[in-house]
Amino acid sequence: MKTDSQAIYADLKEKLMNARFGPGEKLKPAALQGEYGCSANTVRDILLRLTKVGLVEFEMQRGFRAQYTSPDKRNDVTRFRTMLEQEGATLSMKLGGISWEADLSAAHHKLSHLEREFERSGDLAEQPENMKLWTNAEWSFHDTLISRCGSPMLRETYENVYGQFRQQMVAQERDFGRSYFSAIIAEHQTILDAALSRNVEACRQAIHDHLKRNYVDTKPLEEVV
Amino acid sequence: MKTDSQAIYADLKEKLMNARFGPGEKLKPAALQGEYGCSANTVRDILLRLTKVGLVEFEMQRGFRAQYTSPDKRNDVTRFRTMLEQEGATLSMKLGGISWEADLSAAHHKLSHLEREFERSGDLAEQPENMKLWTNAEWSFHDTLISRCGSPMLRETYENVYGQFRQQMVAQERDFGRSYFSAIIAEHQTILDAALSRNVEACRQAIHDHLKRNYVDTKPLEEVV
DNA sequence: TTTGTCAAAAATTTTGAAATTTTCGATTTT
DNA sequence: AAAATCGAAAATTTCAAAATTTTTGACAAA
Repeated sequence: MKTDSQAIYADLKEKLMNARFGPGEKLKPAALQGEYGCSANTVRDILLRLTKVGLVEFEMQRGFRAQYTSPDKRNDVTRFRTMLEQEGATLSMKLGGISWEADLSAAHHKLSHLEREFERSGDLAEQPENMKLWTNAEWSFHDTLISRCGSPMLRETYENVYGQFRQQMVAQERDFGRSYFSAIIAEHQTILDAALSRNVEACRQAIHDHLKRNYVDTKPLEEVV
Repeated sequence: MKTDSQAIYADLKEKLMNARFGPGEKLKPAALQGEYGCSANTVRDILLRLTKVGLVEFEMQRGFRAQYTSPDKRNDVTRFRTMLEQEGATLSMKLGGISWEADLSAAHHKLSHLEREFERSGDLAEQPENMKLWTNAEWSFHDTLISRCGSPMLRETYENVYGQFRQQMVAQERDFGRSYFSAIIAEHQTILDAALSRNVEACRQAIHDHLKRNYVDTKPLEEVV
């Protein structure tokens, strides 16, 4: 397999996000080297870069690991994602214009189309190719939601956290059956409606409700305090 | 100069945060190699790691640069820092107990002691050694403020953003004279009082007021919208 | 059984050089 | 003059091996 480092980066990132490496699994450059037909140092270089987006853990003198998983970690990542998405969406609602509404509607349209198909026949979601379509559409919708926040740093951080969120949740091997899609169709719709009507509080609530299923062993922070 | 990579990392980080490299300045492993008596690849490795904390920019096939600066960038970093600190402080006020109050009081005590000395005789702040003391005390106060937020990710992100904030602002070469310290003494006090009295809105406002001098060419977002 | 030691094995980091890509300036073309 | 071309120089990436550090497992001591 002959590939340049961009492709190796993309491939490793994809595998990380889809839990093709177990949580906390050691990532040894020397071992991955063969897989990609490059030197161990090239792999090291790439893993160092994946560290920046939070998918890989690095510790001096003891190498790399796929991000570990735990209930606390999952709670943390969903709580932080919720916070960033709420802030980003709130700012977008204040700053975004017609073009934002158009972009968001378009992203939602694509997403809900897919989700309704998956709801109709659960088998479709079995195919990795279809899941990848949904995955992209879901990302696109949430990214568009915060796209007019006016803060590149918030947006970039959100992107990284979204990736880590997916990494954590895919590792959980949840059931993506028909009922899952029924639920999230409604949730995405609620977020869209609140956003388009510029109802800040409703939108924050809808984002929270969309993500709250991912809290484990405890309640979301806002309910705890 | 013979040092291990930990020391090189620390030294480069310190230089970056104190604007010893100009904004956007190219960081060439081959050039820095001599400075540290190690190979160019070791420097590359370290720069890749500094990328994770946002002090260094990396672009494929075109190397590393110290983070660039611009009014937009400075606005973004202070806006994002404000947001994270407000959230972190709010959560700490809800979750933190007596030990948090004690830690925060202690951190503030050290900080205000230094600041009053600097206020009394402006010359003290000229010495780099003294500024480093203040720098550490300031960080400690703000970190303690959010320390009970219950979210490791929020805290780690805040740490990175705080570092970038410092990098941006030090590059501005602002005047750290007596009047500067007079102003921030009051601001830190206001934050402390609001935090200890668990007055969420007052604390958010105090954090905002503390950072608002750093907005340039535009008003802080909350005032724009 | 537990703890400690120590050498072998495995893994990580560092190196110096080769391969590749980008940058820069001079020259040519439009 | 402006834009395109081309080759040399500079910078970046990749490599394979050497140096260093950590981990492992066997054996000894408490």
